[in-house]
Amino acid sequence: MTEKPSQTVVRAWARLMKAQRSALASIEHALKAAGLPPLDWYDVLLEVERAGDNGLRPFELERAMLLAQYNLSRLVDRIERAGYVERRVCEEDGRGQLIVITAAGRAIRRKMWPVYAKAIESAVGQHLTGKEAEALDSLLGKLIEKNTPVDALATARKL
Amino acid sequence: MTEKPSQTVVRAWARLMKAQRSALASIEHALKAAGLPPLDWYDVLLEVERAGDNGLRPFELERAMLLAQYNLSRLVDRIERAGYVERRVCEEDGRGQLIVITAAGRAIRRKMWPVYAKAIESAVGQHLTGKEAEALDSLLGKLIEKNTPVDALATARKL
DNA sequence: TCAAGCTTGATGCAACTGCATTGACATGCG
DNA sequence: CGCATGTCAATGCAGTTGCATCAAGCTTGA
Repeated sequence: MTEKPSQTVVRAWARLMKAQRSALASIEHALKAAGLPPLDWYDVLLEVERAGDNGLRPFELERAMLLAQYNLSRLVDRIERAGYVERRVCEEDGRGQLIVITAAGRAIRRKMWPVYAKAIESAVGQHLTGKEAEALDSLLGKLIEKNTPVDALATARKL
Repeated sequence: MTEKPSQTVVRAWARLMKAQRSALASIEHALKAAGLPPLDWYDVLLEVERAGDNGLRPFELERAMLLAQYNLSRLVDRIERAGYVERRVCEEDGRGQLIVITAAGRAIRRKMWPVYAKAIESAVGQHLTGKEAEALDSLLGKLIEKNTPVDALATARKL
């Protein structure tokens, strides 16, 4: 089942690491330079905003973002302390909670977007034609599909 | 120059993050499960081994790996403490040093490779045909090319 | 109904990262 | 030469992550 990867696959892997690393660094850099919160905050805010007034359970967010449980817990702590989300008790499940975005949260997310978008364009868009972007998107999609994303994290708990 | 990214570019960006994250997690997981050092150690050892007996200057490694200076410095500390590399004084430049791999370093790198290779294959190779892998490799290459990789890190020092 | 086991989320602690700064040397220019 | 400036590498400190564990609530099943 799992044989040795070809040279090409190894190179693609290495480049996946590098491309992501440099793109991420440049985007974090752009956000910081603009005095805005880090990228993760954006993703949380976006998901939570999309979820509407009902909010979102942390474990849902955890899966959506491929983040370890303890990391998400503390990430939400920080965002909450900044006043961008609220934690509410969850009626249906006493263990759980609902994360809801605040007005300030919506505002900061909207403020982050232009900076973020510009950084994406210059880190990714600028280097690719439309067709190339589509091809890249589709190829990366294949990697994600079955790539037991949460598994590496989740299985760790089960062991 | 930097307009708004298209929807496709944004999706590709998001997937780049996700694909890398999940692939990295699964590989780190595999290494840990095998009782081996983390992935970064492998990359350092490989670069240093390739450099031969002359060793490699930290700043060269820094660029090769797209790592921040202080991070590399401490990564090397750890690897050195484990006995896998040595730091030697650099004759040509009194500020600098040369990092040289040890026998133990070579050994552990060789031991890591099969685990690493298998993990790469199952995280990347398995999901792609040969042609797809080539296409992905080439597209990612375009992102890396001009993507001022060190810049986001380096400019920070200059400001 | 109640114990056993699972899921959700938080937290203490150790390791790692980011930032700012420093120390030591190199280089270039008057 | 002698000073200003630049480069190489380390480090103190605060913030973040990973790991292990825990407490609380849900679910199942005898």
